[in-house]
Amino acid sequence: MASIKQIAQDIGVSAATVSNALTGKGRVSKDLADRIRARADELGYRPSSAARALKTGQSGIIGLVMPDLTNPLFPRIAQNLSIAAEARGLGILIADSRGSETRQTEALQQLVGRGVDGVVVVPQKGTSPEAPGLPMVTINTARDPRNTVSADHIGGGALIGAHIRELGHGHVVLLGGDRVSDVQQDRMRGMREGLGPSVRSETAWGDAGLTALPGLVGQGATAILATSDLLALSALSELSRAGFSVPEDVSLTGFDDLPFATAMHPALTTTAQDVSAIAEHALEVLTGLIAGAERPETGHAVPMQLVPRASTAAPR
Amino acid sequence: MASIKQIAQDIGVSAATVSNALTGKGRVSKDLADRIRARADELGYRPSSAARALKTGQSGIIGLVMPDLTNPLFPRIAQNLSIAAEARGLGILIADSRGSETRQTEALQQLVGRGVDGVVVVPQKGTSPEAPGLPMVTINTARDPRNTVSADHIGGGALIGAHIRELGHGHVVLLGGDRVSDVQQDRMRGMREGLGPSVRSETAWGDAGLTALPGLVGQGATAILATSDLLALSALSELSRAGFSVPEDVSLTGFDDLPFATAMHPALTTTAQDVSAIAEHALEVLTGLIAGAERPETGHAVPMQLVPRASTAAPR
DNA sequence: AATGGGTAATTAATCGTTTAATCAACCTCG
DNA sequence: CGAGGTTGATTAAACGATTAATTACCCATT
Repeated sequence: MASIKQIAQDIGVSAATVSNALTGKGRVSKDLADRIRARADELGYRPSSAARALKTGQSGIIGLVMPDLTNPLFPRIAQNLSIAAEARGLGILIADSRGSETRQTEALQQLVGRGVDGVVVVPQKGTSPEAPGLPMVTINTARDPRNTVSADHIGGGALIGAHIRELGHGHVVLLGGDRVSDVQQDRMRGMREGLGPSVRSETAWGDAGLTALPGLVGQGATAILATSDLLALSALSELSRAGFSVPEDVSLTGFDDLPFATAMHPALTTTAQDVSAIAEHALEVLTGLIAGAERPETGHAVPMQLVPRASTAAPR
Repeated sequence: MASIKQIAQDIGVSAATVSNALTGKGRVSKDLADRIRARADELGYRPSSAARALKTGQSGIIGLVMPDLTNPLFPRIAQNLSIAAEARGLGILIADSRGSETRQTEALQQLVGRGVDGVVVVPQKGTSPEAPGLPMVTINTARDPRNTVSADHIGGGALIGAHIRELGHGHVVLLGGDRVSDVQQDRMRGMREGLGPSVRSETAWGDAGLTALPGLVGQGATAILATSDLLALSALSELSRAGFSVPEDVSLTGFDDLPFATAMHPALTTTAQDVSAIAEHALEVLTGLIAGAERPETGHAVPMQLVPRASTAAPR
């Protein structure tokens, strides 16, 4: 309600002076500036973001496009991004690309229309969206050439793989949910690296893979390495249904350390992303781009951390 | 980049005419309007939301304040709200109140400062925030006098309770996570209603309640009714650690039907919220308030739905 | 031919803020 | 004492859209 003009009238100065006093930019005497600030507080003055955006061409708002808002990682990304954004005086506008690639570009367009200064995109599996003329950072995985920052999924996989190898396992199953996902591909690749050449590994995908699990364990596999915690939970269910117990008969690992990982029995060995560092870096690069900096030509990988819990043990 | 003025020059008319043609408000000849629209398309014209917001006083953006963005329900609320908002040409700006009540008011202030037209608030447990002069709807539960719309947690509890009673259970444990939560209180109340006077029920809270579970089952309880799915998963772990199997020895229910409910073994009997209907109603009321309508004096409860799965059975 | 009604367009003001350019004092120094 | 420098404030234009008021024109009616 209260505008700069209002304050100017009350104090008896020009609007420009009020603006200068409040933003600290021009030259205003200390005394007058104090009086202006005091009056502004009294009136509960808030600068109109619309007017400021119009004049400066910067909205102070960045867009967040997620492949699917119900993605279990979304809350943590959103929260950490929101914290990082707030520290920079930015707001976050969300847009859901709801699984479809066309919706993804629509969402991007929509954000542009709302005048965001830049966007953070977590791309749809296997796509790399563009927003011509708009500063944009991508959170995906090393495999994506456009990737700006992400968890080191390969390194995380390697941690899991090494952990399993060190426990003495010699025959394991890599369980993935979706072949199209770059992230899952990288996780698998990392796991193979970590397991090394001495460990025999085979790959299983999706529901079919899930139901094949008991058979594979019967054939001698002693560990199941899933590319996500949810998949690991499903695997656990499948295994216990078939009469195998974890970790006695077979070890099990997940990925991402979702909230339910500790609520499971046994608690799930998994790897955790430093989402806060990812968000921080993403916003750092984005604000740089907005300020006119060059795009770093190579993506940044934030190390993952192994979280050993009760679901892994030496094979018997 | 392209402005109304640009288009006006290109075609050789005044800016006002372009505005009229594009918004369809004033009087413009069909022919000219077509030419203007064509040129606008060519230039990829997008109205400046800042300018429009400044002039009209409406930003077309609503704020969403959540108690904790990592709340497992957040993704679904965010997604459905985002869909409902988009259908109305609105955008959603998120703010996290990160567990603290002061952060909650700060978040609200911040949104106001960004010029949102209204806010949707999911309040911190046990608080009811205010935003003077700003249209606001609250998603909480019937117990909250300020509640605008929410799932019918009491009714949902009653469904669970009745389901358990009909299976023939006579002694059950109600397991809650946090006494302060209005939502959990209402769920418990509903469960008691559904169980009726003939079923003996006792109440357990938090971690202490969780560890007490095996003992209570030993004393004859044949069902555990948790106020959330995550709690139910923890309960399942606790029970299987103690050698009880679900649902043979004891039945188990959750609340909310989170993604992992079907991945558990046994799959969890729970109740589902119609988040889409809640989001729709919230936005309906909010746009009404923004347009100057009266606040409905009573909150709206959206029915919950029982999702019977394998974790409940008749006691033996 | 004058009046009036309808249509199509223009003018001009406005929203609230920022910012470059300008101006008025006052001070200092040779 | 006048030139130049510093300080503290004002003026005025601009950002891009909306909108009420106005003008210009054409056509039909009396």
